[in-house]
Amino acid sequence: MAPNQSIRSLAELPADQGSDAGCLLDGYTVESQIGFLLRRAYQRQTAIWQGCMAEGIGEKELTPRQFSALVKVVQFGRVTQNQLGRTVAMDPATIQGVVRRLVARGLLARALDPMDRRTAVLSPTEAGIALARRGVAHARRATRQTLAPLSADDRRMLLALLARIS
Amino acid sequence: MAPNQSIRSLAELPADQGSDAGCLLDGYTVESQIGFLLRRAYQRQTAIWQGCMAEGIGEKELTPRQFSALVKVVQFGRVTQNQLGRTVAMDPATIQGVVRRLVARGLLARALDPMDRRTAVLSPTEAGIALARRGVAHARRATRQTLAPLSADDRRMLLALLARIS
DNA sequence: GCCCGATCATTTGCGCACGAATGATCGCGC
DNA sequence: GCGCGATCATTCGTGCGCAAATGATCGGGC
Repeated sequence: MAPNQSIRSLAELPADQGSDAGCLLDGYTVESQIGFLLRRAYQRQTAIWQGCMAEGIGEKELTPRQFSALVKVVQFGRVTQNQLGRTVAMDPATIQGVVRRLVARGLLARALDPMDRRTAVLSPTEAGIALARRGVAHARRATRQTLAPLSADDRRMLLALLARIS
Repeated sequence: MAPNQSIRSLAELPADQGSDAGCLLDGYTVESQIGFLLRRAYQRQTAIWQGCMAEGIGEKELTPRQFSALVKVVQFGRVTQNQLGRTVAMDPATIQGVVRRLVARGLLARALDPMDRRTAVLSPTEAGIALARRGVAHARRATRQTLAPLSADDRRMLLALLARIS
């Protein structure tokens, strides 16, 4: 049920036991690299997110990225696709797919801008607004659950540090 | 040249300017969520990594995941594919693709285990060991560059916090 | 000896992520 | 008015990431 269980539950293994293990490669250890830790933390966050959303909203298939995009469009009211992509940190190719799926599900609407015929102007539908509203509570729950192992001070610290290396 | 430039250089935009902006959705702001920050930090790390590797090693196409897997195989000496996947936090479907690409490039070798005919035993080739050895220095450089905005204390703190939510 | 649940690896299907290339459009400068 | 560089969106190719289903094999219990 919990996504990704198979990985995390088995991930605590005996450390390297190869003949010379960590000594090789100048003691470089994958597990203590910032990239590895970021990937792991991101994986766990995504798994928790999916769990909270699936359980909270009927929409089991609303991914974190789709939700980010939807929320942004709701808050903007009207945005072009690339603008939206920049605010949620997705390149044009990526945001295109996310928007396409949201439009297909009737959560976003696309319109043509007579002033600039290159752009596609996005706006939320009623269903999109409603879903975003319902989703926020569950999103907050996912955040709480992700940060549960940390004290309030540690949470603030972590967010601040992440913001500085973003 | 720097990967991902288009996103990051444009990402600092005026905040929400929709009619009621942040007030909508109970003041939920995508940018301050842990998931968003993790994704951003991970993006930046990956971009830096690619830059360092491309410049350091001829192998421009050696991704962070491929490198993690390669290093682990070198350190283990011999591992089965799923074992490897668990230590680098990739599920069987994912590690399969990573290994396939590493084998195709002659960095890993696969052997059949006569004791357990289900498994594929992986071991590094000479080229794989050499590449891992050369790569470590550049990987360290990528780590330094990623953490450059932080003091030594902050770096330790960040790594510790990430480890606790992984 | 045989069965049954566990493990190994693969495949399929979907969703990001991004570089690179394309074609339409915009707007500035002349 | 025209031209040319910038911007908008799309497409293609490749590489993760994971759920789910599949088929081979293993091992313990009987």
